[in-house]
Amino acid sequence: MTIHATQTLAVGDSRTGLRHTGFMERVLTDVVALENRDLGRNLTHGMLDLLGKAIVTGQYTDRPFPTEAEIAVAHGVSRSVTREAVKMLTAKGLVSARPRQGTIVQPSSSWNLFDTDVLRWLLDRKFSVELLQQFNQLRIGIEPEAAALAALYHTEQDMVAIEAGLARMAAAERSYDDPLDADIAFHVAVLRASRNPFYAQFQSVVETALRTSIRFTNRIKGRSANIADHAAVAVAIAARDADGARDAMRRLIGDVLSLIAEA
Amino acid sequence: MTIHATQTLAVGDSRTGLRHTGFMERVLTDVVALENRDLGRNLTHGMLDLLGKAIVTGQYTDRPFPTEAEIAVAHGVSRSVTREAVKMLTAKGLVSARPRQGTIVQPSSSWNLFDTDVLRWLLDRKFSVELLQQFNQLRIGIEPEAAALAALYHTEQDMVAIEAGLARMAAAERSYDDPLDADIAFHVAVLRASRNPFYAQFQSVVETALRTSIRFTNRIKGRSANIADHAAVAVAIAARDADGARDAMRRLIGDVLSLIAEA
DNA sequence: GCGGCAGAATTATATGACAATCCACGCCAC
DNA sequence: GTGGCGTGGATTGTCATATAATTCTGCCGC
Repeated sequence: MTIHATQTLAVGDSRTGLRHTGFMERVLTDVVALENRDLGRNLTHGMLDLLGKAIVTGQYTDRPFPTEAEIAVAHGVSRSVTREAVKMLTAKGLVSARPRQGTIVQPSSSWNLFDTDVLRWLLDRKFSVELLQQFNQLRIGIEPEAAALAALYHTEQDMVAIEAGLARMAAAERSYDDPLDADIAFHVAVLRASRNPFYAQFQSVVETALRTSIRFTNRIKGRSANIADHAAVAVAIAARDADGARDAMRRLIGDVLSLIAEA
Repeated sequence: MTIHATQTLAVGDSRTGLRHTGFMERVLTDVVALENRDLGRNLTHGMLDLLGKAIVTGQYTDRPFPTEAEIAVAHGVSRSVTREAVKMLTAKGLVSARPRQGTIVQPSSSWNLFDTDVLRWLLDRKFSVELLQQFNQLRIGIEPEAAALAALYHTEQDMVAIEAGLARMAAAERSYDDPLDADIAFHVAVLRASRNPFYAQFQSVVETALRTSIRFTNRIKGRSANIADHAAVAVAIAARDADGARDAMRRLIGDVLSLIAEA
């Protein structure tokens, strides 16, 4: 990895030959390029991550977004890489670009919040209890209804997956499995069992919400009653009792929400 | 517009000078380039639209996705344009690319269904009653809960917007406004009044769902009872009655769903 | 003042070169 | 024959440069 970046730059220098870059400047450029490299599987994804995080953390709210040329020289990458990264940001709704006007950050209302990258940037860098609450307010809309649909439309394999998630939670109780992963497995299984692609789409959202919320709720609540609540959801789904499944799931997430409200 | 495309191509030909392109071939290339131009504000967006539609309609399920070079020559655009379009498709989850392996279409489970472009491609080209049903199953998860949150957290301006939507529906009843636009305005106002960015995100989804569902439900139902139902939602929100708002909205969308079920 | 025109800044597009990656096939040793 | 090794080729990744298109800014003429 380190070899690649320095090689590329070295080749660039030797080919042009006349560039007036000082030693320190080149070293610094190398460092930045290497950092980018670590952030993704290639330079473009590295830039995407870098710029995406910068945008969601509001670094360009009081300052114009840099031009392609500026980004390219600032991070020691070519304009192609820069452009492709910006195009991906455009596809996710974070920015829009027009000639002469430059690239401008869009209001957060037009960001695609259900994009896993955007969600990750938001959570990694701009976490707040308010955001966690909004997350779980969304879950209380989605998951109970998904459970109701799951009760109506689940297949045998779906039911197996749900039971498996439940079993993992029980195992975790006795320290044989990771409680968080088990919890996630259960909720994801229910979403998939709804047999509705739009609900299935929330897998990543729920996973992110759970992984984040654990930072706050893991040691507060006695988790013993929780498995019973989860089991109630599974039982209702198995019995094809849509209303029962909805209510049970609603209770589950309602508990989380009131826990957050206390904080 | 037409001038631009031919000019660009003409310049390309005159510069290389030696290209062995026949007359018909060049004409065809022109035509394709022009078609792309029409599909978006520039060539890249044209390609994005073209490829996106092709993917969601399953044109590459039994056939490998073409390479960058193939796409470029097939549509008479440069590799830059092709690459940027593919990068945008990557950002939306439709494809993934790796050296030597090529670009491969991802399973639809990893597509970002809440991306407005993806949604549009899906609806424009692959419409079905099943999809419409899944859409409204999603709405029955989202909108009642959004109404409940709106009851709790709405501001004065939110309430004004909701009332305005209702007024437009009443006006539409007497043919003074467009019924569909009025309906959309109401539902969007409720979503925004939830004061939760995740619910606000569904504006585009709801708008799309409504605009599409109208093709099926517009002449079937007597719309007279509908305004009363919508008003019930508004009243409950104004009274800060969360449960009432949720139930009223649930009834509203439940009606649509049972209408679809009959078809 | 105002309307249009010229210049400049920025993105959009094209082109060509080379690097990185990784698969497939063939060769060689045993 | 078979297994491992290596190498060639195909494809995306990156860089560099040139030119077109777009549109804002400011100047100039009236």
